[in-house]
Amino acid sequence: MAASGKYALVAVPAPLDEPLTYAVPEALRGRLDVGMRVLVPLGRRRVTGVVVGFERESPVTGVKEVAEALDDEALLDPAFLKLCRWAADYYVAPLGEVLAAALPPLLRAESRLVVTFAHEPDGLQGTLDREVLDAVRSRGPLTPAALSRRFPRRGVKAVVDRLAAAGAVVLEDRLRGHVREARRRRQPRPETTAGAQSGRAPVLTEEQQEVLRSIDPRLEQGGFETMLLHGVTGSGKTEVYLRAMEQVRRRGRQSLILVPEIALTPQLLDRLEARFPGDVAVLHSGLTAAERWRHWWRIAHGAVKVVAGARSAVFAPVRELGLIVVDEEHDTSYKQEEGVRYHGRDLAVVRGRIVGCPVILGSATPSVESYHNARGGRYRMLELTERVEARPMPRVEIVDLKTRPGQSSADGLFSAPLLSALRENHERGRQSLIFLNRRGFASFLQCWSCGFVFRCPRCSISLTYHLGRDSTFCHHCGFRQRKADACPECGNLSLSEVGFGTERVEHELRRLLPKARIGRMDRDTTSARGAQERIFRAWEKGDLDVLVGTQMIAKGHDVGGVTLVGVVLADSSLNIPDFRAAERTFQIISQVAGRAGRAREPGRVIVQTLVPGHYCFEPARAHDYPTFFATETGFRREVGYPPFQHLVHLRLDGTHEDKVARGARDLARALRREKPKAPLEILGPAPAPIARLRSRYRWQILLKGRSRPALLALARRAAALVPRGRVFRIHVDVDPHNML
DNA sequence: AGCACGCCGACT
DNA sequence: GTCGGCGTGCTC
Repeated sequence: MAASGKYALVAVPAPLDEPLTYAVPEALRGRLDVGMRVLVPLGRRRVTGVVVGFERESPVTGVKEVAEALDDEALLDPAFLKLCRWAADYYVAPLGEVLAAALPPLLRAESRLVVTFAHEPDGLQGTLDREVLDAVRSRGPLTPAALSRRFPRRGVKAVVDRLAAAGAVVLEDRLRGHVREARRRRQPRPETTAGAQSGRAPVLTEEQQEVLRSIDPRLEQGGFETMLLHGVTGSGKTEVYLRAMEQVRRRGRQSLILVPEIALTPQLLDRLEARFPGDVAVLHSGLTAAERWRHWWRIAHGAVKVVAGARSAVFAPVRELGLIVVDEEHDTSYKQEEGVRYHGRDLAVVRGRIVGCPVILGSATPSVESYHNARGGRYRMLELTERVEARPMPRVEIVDLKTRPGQSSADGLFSAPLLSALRENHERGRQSLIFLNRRGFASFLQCWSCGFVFRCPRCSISLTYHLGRDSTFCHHCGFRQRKADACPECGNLSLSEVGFGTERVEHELRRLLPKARIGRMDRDTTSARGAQERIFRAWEKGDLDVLVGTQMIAKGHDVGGVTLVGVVLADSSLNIPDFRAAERTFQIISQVAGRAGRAREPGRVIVQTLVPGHYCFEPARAHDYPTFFATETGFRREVGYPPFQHLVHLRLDGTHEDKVARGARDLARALRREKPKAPLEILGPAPAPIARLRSRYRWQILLKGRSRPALLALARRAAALVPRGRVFRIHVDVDPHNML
């Protein structure tokens, strides 16, 4: 199988536009293949690269040699590399960076410089030389950075140079990381129990059966096709996925199911394991490096039939893909917001096309883009309009906070209808969910006297007050500051707590419903390992009457079956300066409302807002996605936003505000001089809505147009125009989802 | 990304 | 006078 050539093209994990050329040493001639990992020298280090091709002649002089082959046969198949190449091209990122994002860290060997003891020198000047040498001898190889930490401000670098010159130590680069493939052991295939013994499968509704019948030929024959499964909350979409995956397994093929990070709960994994005993692998960020590595190999060796994971699992090394499922395809967590800014759902569709397998996108509230594609015939539309077991849809009420101050709670958090519904539900011994998509106690602290607001020293953001920790926090960079007793500007002692979050809601509920057992589920209460699970178990056992939370309660564990859901303030997501704000609000309301209803009881949902007339509310109330879609696309078409036109967001950031601003202006001017092959708009430059983040100033330019090729060409031009490593950097975000 | 080389403020 | 701070540039 091994192809060969005198020179190998190797993609390395560095932001280089092209793979680098390495000479293939005699010993490896004929043993390398495209898709194999190799250890190659890069600068003073050695790194893991992936062979992406071969050359007869070297295009450059002075190439180095491949140091080692890390695999016996190609680890990455051609389809996998094709997906990575596509992503590199589309997202304007170097191939090596995409590979770095696609491979688990332990498959990436890297070397570091270390200082190693060599031999005792004849004579040593100075006590510091002695101390450093002793440290290296007794504690083994140390990195220069570690030595500097041990001997702060004492010129360790010069000492090491002196010791090296005397031959007492050597500086060498030392490998770390689990680099070698354990020999390709055919793991014994786990006993797969036949259907009867697998987890109990529920009886399908008529609609579910119909959907499954309609996709049956596609699953049997294979071949690429994207299907959008639009099913109302509680309509049993997951059961459809599971049946489809079972069918794919019967054909001897593997399935990949992507879910939002937040939904990768033990609950979900248990359900998969029950249906595919011994045949499930999981990839997610919560795994230790070793666990992730183990799962990766099981997948690569075809030892599992089902792979579940969050966004990055779209790169799972599945060999015989028969189906890709993207659950909650509209979820924002599919968009990677750092490094290569890829979209997991979009790459899933691309992967389906490359390997020739069907892709099912599922959601109760599809993204505008996907629904548009389904309407336009590019995806096949599949619909589930009724809940399982003939459960009724929840009754949703929109409450105007402006005109209902009446007998609401004194603080104004709860309107009279929500408050009385909460009390009544509690008296009936029923559980309630209270949703607010904002953490903390108060949005910010402000001086009563001079108006001073506590802000993050590193970001242009006010600090959120957390009562439980008696501190204010920056929700963007994590900065923490103990709550001040007085205004630092005028010394005034009274600070007002402006705005509110889940912590405050919990606090008020304890006052308003003193007998109720109240829990809270947000990032603050679930940061400890297992904490989220504990809260969920307490809720499930009925040890909690009211659960307050952020989107975790809407998207994470299935905290369903409640008879009352309250949305404290829908406006919090509506007022974000982003063209998707209405879409996100509609989605989150629908989703949290979907938690309501048990058995024959419809469940009641109360949504509080200051702008009840906003077009997202009536469709949310009526469970009418098509109407929301029609209104939303009307606006999008008018202003030329996706899905009608495409966007590329260019952000420049740097530590000097003036230089970033000038760089952005220069770039915009240069881009306007370009002659694109199709009409494009160049908007900006302008300071980013969050003008400073982690002490870096941010400016942005937005590219807009109908032609993707022209848009991408201009984006590539922009990336090339801003030299790397200057006083500012450029980040290219194709199909941006967050332009703050 | 890491790492090295090279030119300016606080210390021995 | 050094030390090491990080701004700048390169990696086959």
